Amino acid sequence: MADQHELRDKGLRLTPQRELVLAAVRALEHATPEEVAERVKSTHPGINLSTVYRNLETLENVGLVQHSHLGHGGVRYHASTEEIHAHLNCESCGTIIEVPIDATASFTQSLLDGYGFHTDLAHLAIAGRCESCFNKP
Amino acid sequence: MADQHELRDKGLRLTPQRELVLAAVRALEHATPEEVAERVKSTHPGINLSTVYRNLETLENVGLVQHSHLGHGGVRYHASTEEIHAHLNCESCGTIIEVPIDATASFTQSLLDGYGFHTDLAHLAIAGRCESCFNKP
DNA sequence: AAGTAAGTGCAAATCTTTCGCAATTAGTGT
DNA sequence: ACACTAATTGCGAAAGATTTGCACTTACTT
Ligand SMILES: [Mn+2]
Ligand SMILES: [Mn+2]
Ligand SMILES: [Zn+2]
Ligand SMILES: [Zn+2]
Repeated sequence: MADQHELRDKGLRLTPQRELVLAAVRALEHATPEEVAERVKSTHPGINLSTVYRNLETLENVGLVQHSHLGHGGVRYHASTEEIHAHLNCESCGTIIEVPIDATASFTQSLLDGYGFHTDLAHLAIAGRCESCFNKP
Repeated sequence: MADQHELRDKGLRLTPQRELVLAAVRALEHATPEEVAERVKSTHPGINLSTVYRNLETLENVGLVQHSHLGHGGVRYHASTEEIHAHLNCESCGTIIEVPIDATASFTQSLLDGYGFHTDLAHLAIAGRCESCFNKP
């Protein structure tokens, strides 16, 4: 069972496209499918955008990558190996601040206590204003 | 200055379409543009979807409605008169739990203290699992 | 080495939101 | 009541993002 490659271990075929998509997600952090495709093309120019989409979905199904929504809804992918973190997204300048999940623990605990809700703060960003944007017109 | 109608008070022309869009947002709560259009059509079948989009934007510009992102990023509109609240969105069953903003105050304060970030919890939903979905396969 | 199902490329289809433009209409002033 | 002007609307087309059908290719199995 324990194969020799992480993709095969998950029951997936090992294709150059798939490996490159996974590598790109890992290298880029918070990348859109478009950005992943762009990156893969530097090594494998022929890759098709739909292949990127399909592989992102496949990799997410086996738990190697995850998506989240920053800004106003666009999808972005990151590797599952990254530390879990929440995203603070400034609505003025677009800056993303990463917040370790520990810093959110008491909040998520209060949602559990108050509403029985098991929070996944990684999936959607938290909107607002960064310090410098807040101190402007 | 103080006109006789809330739309005119905001400097907007009073059209049947605009009134109906505002009424639909108020009636529906968390409605997509598509759902707003659907509702308006029951009274005003001829309304065009682009008119709905344009009016939602206009109404948002003058502060009568606001949008937020529930689920996986889709836009939804609600009336500004509703109490400000955060949304907990169950990723399994789609349920939306509304949380009064007071219940989130200590969390947003901690983001301000720790990151200088002025949080707007109403804009994006918080993802997770509701109690009953959590207690399932 | 051959067979099979998974994966890929390509083009077309969807879906959602935006845009240009000519026709209509609300608000203003006679 | 009538005319004027700019805002608003309807419509069709465009744009951007993601999905799909299908024939061809390729990774893995035997
Ligand atoms: Mn938004
Ligand atoms: Mn999502
Ligand atoms: Zn900012
Ligand atoms: Zn649920």
